[in-house]
Amino acid sequence: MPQVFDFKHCLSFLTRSPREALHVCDGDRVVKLIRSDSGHVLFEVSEKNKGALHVQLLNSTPTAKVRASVESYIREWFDLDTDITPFYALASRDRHLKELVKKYHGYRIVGHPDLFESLVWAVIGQQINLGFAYTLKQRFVEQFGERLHVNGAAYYLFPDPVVVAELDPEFLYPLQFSRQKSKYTVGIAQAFASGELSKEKLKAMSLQEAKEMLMKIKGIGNWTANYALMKTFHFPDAFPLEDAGLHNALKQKLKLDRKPTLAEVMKVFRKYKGWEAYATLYLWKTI
DNA sequence: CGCCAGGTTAGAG
DNA sequence: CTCTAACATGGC
Repeated sequence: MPQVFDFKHCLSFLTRSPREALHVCDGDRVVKLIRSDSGHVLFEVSEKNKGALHVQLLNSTPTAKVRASVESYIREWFDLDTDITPFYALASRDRHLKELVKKYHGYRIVGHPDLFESLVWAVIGQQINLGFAYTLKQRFVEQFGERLHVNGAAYYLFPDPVVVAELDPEFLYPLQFSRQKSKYTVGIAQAFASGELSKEKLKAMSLQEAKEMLMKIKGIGNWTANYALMKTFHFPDAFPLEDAGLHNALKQKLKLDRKPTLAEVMKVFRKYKGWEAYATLYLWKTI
């Protein structure tokens, strides 16, 4: 466990929507279903002592192999392998972020280890409010994702791209996906199904290369690509420059009576070169 | 009712 | 290259 980690801040992010379909928060714990080489694994994460996570497997024999895959999932999920102290050094000298990093000390990128999920979630969230985005995701997951019942509760996996690739985009209209989003979602799934796109491929690339590869796909622009690179690969310099939430946070921080221009956004971010993703993450906390 | 939401694309100028 | 309409719908 890294020195600088606060589970409670991450948990509070995980509970931000009552319509979240991909994990269940219950007080101080979160329960999640994942796919592993040894089948579906349902696990619970809580905090034992401050900074020490406690993991319990709920549906499978805790073999060494299963334990290892759950641990590696959690390390990715909470971005535990990134040393964020250089970011804090920059932020503590910046009047705009100084208080934020103090208040949310130990908060990390709560990511999406599943790249397909990351991209589709970003597409769903384009140009609509977050509440409605969660409604769309819930419908999509409940209709097309695998489900596991344990002790009367239902847990879902994010839909498999192989399944989604076979859908006619029209099947998504009843979920209230726009025509554009329906087409993009199926198109992204097809890129995975055909092997054109995969997490392994992007993992080997630089930020710039990965971004270019993603942006060749219809529906993935600069914002979506950076969002996914931040959430799935934890590129600390991924920067969703066009993000409306970020703009609103800066409007408040800079005491503007309008949204900042892109130039003004970039000016604030000049001092966070290499840490744009974390600066964005903390600014999102203000809205 | 009007405007903005964790934007992107195609098409026009 | 830059500018704009269209996209669907919820929340304030």
